[in-house]
Amino acid sequence: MLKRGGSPADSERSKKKGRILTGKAAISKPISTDYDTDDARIITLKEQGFSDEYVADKLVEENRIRYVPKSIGARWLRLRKLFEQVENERLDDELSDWHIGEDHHLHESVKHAEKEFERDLKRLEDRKWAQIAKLLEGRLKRKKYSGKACRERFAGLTNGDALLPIELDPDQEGRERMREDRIAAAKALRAQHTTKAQLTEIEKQRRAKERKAEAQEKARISKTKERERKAAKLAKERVKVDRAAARIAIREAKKAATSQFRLEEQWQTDRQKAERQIYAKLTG
DNA sequence: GATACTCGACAGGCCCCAGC
DNA sequence: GCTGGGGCCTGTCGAGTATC
Repeated sequence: MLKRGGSPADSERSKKKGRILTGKAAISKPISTDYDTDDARIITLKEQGFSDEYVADKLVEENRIRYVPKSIGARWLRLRKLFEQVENERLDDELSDWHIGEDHHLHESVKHAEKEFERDLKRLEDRKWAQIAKLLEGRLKRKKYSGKACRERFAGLTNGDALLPIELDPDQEGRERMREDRIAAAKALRAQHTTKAQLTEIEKQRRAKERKAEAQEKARISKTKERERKAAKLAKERVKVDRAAARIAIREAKKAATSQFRLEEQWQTDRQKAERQIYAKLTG
């Protein structure tokens, strides 16, 4: 798979307005496996994953052919197709032997391709009948039948079970009833589809509401937890502060007690000293 | 939403061939 | 030999689609 984008940022075109008209004017050149150096340069750059624009600029820069980017893309596409064709021819010529396990891959590839083919075919069929309805509209000078109606009518005509044109049917009442039944059935089917679509929409809205409620609940729980975490942290910090204050108070109390004790001790010493002096005076 | 790619349509050039 | 018509190939463009 080729890389997308190439190097648009490196493109001269992306840096300037318009391109410098150097290089050689583009000429009609056949696509061939025996390509020239200009094509060789395109192949090299595209295989490296550069964008068409970058390749176009590069060719001009190298004084080669002055292609517009889209021509580079188209030319690269045609070259690839030619190479693929040549490669397939070579493989067919060689008719190489199949190996163990490859049949399984072949079956898987066939299954995958058939699935895609069926899808494309259905799309193509729808387009075909839409175009038929349009052509019929042109012939009848007014729009009367859808692509689906055209398809069903044609199938009926092919199988031989199509109803007679209404003007030729002898049972006009029966046809009228059939018409009414058909309209009623189509209405009922459309109503059924509408109901189904409405139910799907209701279910979608219900799920969206549910998801929103879940998200809100999650947000609420998350907020509560966050608040709790913050409160716990605050409490922890408060305890820490209180403990520190208590420690300081104890330290201060101890300090005060020690100071008081020393004062008292000093007072006792001074008193004993004074008493001894008085006693000495009295006794001589 | 931007960018790149793919596809179909169209114009122009070239070649072939029949008719003169 | 010249001319006109038809077919094929190429480059370009616009629109749609895929991919990032």
